[in-house]
This record gives sequence, C-alpha cells and structure tokens, in this order.
Amino acid sequence: MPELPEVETIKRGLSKLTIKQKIKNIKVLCEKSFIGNPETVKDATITKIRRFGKALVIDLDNQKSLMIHLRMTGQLIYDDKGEKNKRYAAGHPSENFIAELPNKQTRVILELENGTIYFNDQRKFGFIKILATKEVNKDPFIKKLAKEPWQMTPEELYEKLQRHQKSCIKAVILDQTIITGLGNIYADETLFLSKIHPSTKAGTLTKKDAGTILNMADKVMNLSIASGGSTLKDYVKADGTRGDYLDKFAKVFNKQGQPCPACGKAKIEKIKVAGRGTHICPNCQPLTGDRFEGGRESGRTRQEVSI
DNA sequence: CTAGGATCCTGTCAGC
DNA sequence: TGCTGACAGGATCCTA
Repeated sequence: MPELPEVETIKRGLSKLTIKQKIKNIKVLCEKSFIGNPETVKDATITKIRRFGKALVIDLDNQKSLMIHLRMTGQLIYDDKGEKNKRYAAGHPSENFIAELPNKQTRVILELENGTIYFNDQRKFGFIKILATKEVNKDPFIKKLAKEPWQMTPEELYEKLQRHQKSCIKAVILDQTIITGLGNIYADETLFLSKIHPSTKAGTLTKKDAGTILNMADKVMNLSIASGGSTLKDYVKADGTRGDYLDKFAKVFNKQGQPCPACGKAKIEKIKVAGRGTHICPNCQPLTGDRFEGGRESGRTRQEVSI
C-alpha cells in the first residue's frame, strides 16, 4: 500500500520532525515486526532519513540504521505531546491516524526526546530492521531494487520488457527489481494514462511504449508527492468528515462503475490481473486491436523532480 | 532463467 | 445474528 510517493512523504515529514532527536527507548509489542536487538540503538541520535524505493532508512549516529518497510498496511505516526498533541501521520490511511495510541495494531514504539513514533501495522507484513549503516546497500531487498522511473531510459525498460515477454505488463511494472516505486494504485494509474491494457504481454510492447510508461509513472507519482501522499490531512477533512487521498490524483483506482474521466464513453471496470485487483477503462485500454497503429503520443519528456 | 500461484496476517464487507 | 468466502495500496517462496 504505501507506495513510493507515500514513503517519500513520510521521509519528508519525519525528517523535519525527528532529526537530531535521540531514541530514548524502544518498545517492541510484536516480535515479528522488529528484527535485531533494540538495545543496540537505544540512546542513538537520528541523523538522516533516506528512502530506497518503498523502504525508509533512518540513519543513527552510532553506525546503525533502522530500515522500515510498511508493506501493505504499515503506518508511521509521530505524536508530539509537548505541542498541543500535534500529530504527523502517514502511510496506510486508517482510523489509527486519529486513534488513541498505542492500540492493538501498534507493533513498535520509538520514544524520542520530544515525541513518540508509533509503527502500526494491521497485517504484520511490514517490519523495522536494524542494519549497520555501511551495510544498508547490501540488504537483500535494497540491493535488488531497480531504478526509479525518472532515472530510467526507455531503452533500459524496453530491454527488461523483452526479458519478460510472456508476463502481463502490470506484473512487470509491479516488480521492484525491474522498475522501482510503483504499487497497485500507481501501476493502474500509469497504465491508464499510457492507454495500455494491464494484461498486455510485455513482449508485444515497443520502445515507444516503454517511454510512455516511464513518463506516466513519473507524472502520476510526482503529482502525488507534490500533493503530499497519504497523510492525516487528507484523511480527516476540515469539517471532520473522512477524506480520501485518492481524490487528489486517481483516475481509475477504486473508481469502478464511474464514467471514464478521459473518454466519458465507458465505465471504469475492475478486473483481476497478476492476482491483483485492477482498474481499467475498456475503451481507452483495449486489449487487442490497432494499438500499434498511430495515435499514441511518443517520446519521453522528462518531468523534473527533486527527490 | 521465467511465470504463476500460494503464503504471511488481521480486518472488513457482501451474501446467505 | 452468525457464518463463510473474498478481498486488501507488498514481497517472497515454491513449483513447473
């Protein structure tokens, strides 16, 4: 769930709030969610926060780092009890953003000097892992990560598509060792903007298609980052009602039954591709037909991004 | 090597 | 109401 833009948002938020703070104490409420000995990072100070794809890395001043992966349902909530109980909450949007913490989904608590970071995770797929800062790049997950869309050329992606000829394009772009950052939401949005059906076999796509996919992934993720990912601010609107951060950028995700915002002719459908719920416009993203004959925009226009 | 499916875990929702 | 199965914003492991 938290995909690249959400993790980037967390990185920015926590950087402002927690850098230079000392970790006073760590409480591990769920053994599965914390790998390593918490005692070895007690009393260490947060110096820097980095992001590798969907993984967050908190560097400490004792040569150690905390690698955090939120997977499907992870959230990080910083509660600053000193200042009017101000809260910064991001990651998987849920009632935990505003709930009394800790609660039964709280897995790890990092007590800092001026506030507390709660790591909540309903499904326990996420984790926090202690690594030597020097070894972060050797972590099996981080080591295998591919480039992010804005770092990759159409040629590079095309070459990878050729190596996965028979896979659905959606499965291919969800693979973090092929291209980094997309998850189920941004994969659907990217393919919709690219006018490519998610079930299209990767081997049938052209270099031009690869460029389009990169452009659109770049575009949709940057739009999300610019509007602040998924945070408490979207979750609870000014009037107290629940908001949905998808409204800020999503054209197809979770929009099944609604008219396509691009063509207006067809309704968005929800199908299953690569084992995941998938949203398409059957009119804009036909699976067969003349998709190789003209019409589609070509080339790659670099979208500036500062990450 | 690739491709597809099962799996980890908790919670919610639709349908009977 | 209570049960059941499907599904969920991810990644890995296992099989063919």
